[in-house]
Amino acid sequence: MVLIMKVRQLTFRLLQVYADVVRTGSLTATANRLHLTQPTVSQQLKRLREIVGEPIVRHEEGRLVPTEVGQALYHLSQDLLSRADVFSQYLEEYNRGGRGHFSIGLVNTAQYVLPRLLGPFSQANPQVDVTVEIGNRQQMLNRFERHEDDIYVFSHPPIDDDVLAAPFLSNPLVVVGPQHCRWASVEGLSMDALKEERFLLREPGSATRHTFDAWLYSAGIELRSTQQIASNEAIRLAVASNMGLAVLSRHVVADSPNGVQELPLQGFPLKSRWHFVIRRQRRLPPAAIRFLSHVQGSLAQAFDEPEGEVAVAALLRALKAER
Amino acid sequence: MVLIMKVRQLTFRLLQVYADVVRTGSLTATANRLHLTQPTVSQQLKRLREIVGEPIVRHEEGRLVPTEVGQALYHLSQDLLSRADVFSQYLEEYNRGGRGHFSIGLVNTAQYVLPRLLGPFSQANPQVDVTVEIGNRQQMLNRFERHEDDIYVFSHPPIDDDVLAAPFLSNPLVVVGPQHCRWASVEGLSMDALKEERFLLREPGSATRHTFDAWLYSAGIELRSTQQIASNEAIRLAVASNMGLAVLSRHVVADSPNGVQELPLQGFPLKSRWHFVIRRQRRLPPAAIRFLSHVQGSLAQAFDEPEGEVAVAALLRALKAER
DNA sequence: CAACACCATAGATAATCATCTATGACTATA
DNA sequence: TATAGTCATAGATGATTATCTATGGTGTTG
Repeated sequence: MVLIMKVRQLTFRLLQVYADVVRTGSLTATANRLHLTQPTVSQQLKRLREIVGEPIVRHEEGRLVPTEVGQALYHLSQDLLSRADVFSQYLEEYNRGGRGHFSIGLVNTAQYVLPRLLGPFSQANPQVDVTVEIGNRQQMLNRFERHEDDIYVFSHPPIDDDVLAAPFLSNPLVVVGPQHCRWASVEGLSMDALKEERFLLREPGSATRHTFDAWLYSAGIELRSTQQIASNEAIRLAVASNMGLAVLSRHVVADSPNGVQELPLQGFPLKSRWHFVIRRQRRLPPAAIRFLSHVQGSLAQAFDEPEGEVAVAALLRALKAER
Repeated sequence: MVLIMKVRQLTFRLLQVYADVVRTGSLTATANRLHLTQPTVSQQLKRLREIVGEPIVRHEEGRLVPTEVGQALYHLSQDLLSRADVFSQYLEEYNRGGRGHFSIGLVNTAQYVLPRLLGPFSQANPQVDVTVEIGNRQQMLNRFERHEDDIYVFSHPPIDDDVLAAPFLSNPLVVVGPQHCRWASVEGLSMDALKEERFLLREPGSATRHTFDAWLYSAGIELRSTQQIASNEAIRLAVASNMGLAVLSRHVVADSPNGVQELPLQGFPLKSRWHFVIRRQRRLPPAAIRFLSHVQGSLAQAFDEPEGEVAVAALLRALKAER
């Protein structure tokens, strides 16, 4: 029975050395090039020969030339080494964040603004693919609990020792009414005046609802009539159809204002900010880091949010320190 | 600066183990499958991780799943391992002689008959390629001196301690004349009768010439008129054109007898045999061995040369003993 | 044929590897 | 919340590797 090659003992080092020997045709030359001594190379060659189980070089006019098997082995070496090299380059690229994948979990409302950050990033980093998960606050909290995503965007970060949060973008909540709403032109409009209106609200799990509720509570106001609708978009359409007023992120309205308008209510817009939320303990893919850097760079110019830029910078520093 | 993978430390063994871990999703399972203990596998994985410089697996619902980098590494492993495997198969095939290369050096006359051996062999072993070198005796002797070929075919093997020779096929030398030659029908035709004829002869380096000269010498005959022509084919044509008689291998005539015929000269055909000639010390490629085996198998049936078969068998035995 | 270049082998050594057993930590499920 | 299963780590050991220096053999070339 013929012995087959002892693949398990094969190392890339041996192949490297061998490939060089074939190229130079000389052990001594290879020894010099690889900063080894000649006997070392000689021995490596011998070992490789034993692994293969067949002579791989022979002497010919003072040079070492590969035998037929040696030729095949040389090709194999080239092939394997270059493949390993490609992988190595991939690794490097991955580490630079120019390649790879990360996932980001968005609270519903944030989906109106995040594309403006993700778009240019993807443009600049076509090899990175991003998974965007979208859900209401509660759904995102669940994902967060289960460590499902690399980055989250919340307006109210969950409280947790493990959490790093950076408020990067303001998210003003405004009251909106239909296009020709009579309240639109009232000076010094106050909530008292609107108490009798019907309010179309997001479900209790949502951040927008939460913020508004808190404000109502602190202002000691109770609404007469409310209706719950789970989607910002549906709410906007309902408002446009005169079904009531609503509190929405200004971004939702700004995005496509057809049929609704912001009302100049005193005390509004409610201030609120989106936060990048990351678990301290989680090791972020380099691509995610790169995304955050990208965001940091564009916040001041494209979004006029210098504070956001500072916060994201701090977040990045914290991440760097964490590892 | 990002560290690149430490390729030189990479082993195929590590890749094997890793690939299995990815497949099973469990260290313990892999340990059992590969007849190792679980800590061993654990450590291998750790080492691989260090070589790559990046986490390659993570726990997920009690299973081990590759990280993104791990995925890429897994693909790499598969790829590299399967390539090594292909090479291993090649090796096996090479060792069986079903693949590879060998060269055979033929004395001119032998080219008329060797195709009948090589043809079926190549048919049966399409992956083997054979280099056939052809020359007259002297040229072949030179090649032999320089160890240029794996197998030689001579009618008179060079004398050398290093030589193994097996007479495998008879090579009868006959006298031929033109188609309607008056000698063709003479009973008991003797050389004496032909002394006055012009003989067309191969050059002195050739085996045919050598044999004929020796015969003439031992018979005490000297030819009146001779002419030297270097090619068997040219001689055959010259004979057909009534330029004289000639001594040729019967195979040359049998091959395409147009215009010439064998003369029934007493003492002819001269007996002579082709020999496979091999240097003891040379390590033959398995394909060459396989060729010899093939020849051995076909000599008895296709050529009615049982003695040749025996001789080749002995040659093969000697070669096997030699290594 | 003397000198030189080149390769092979021997002998030595520190490092690393491949393994094992034993044990501790974590996790999912009964 | 026990229990079983799974992974990680520690510690030990023999085998193998990667290297070196020194030396001897072989073949090439003035």
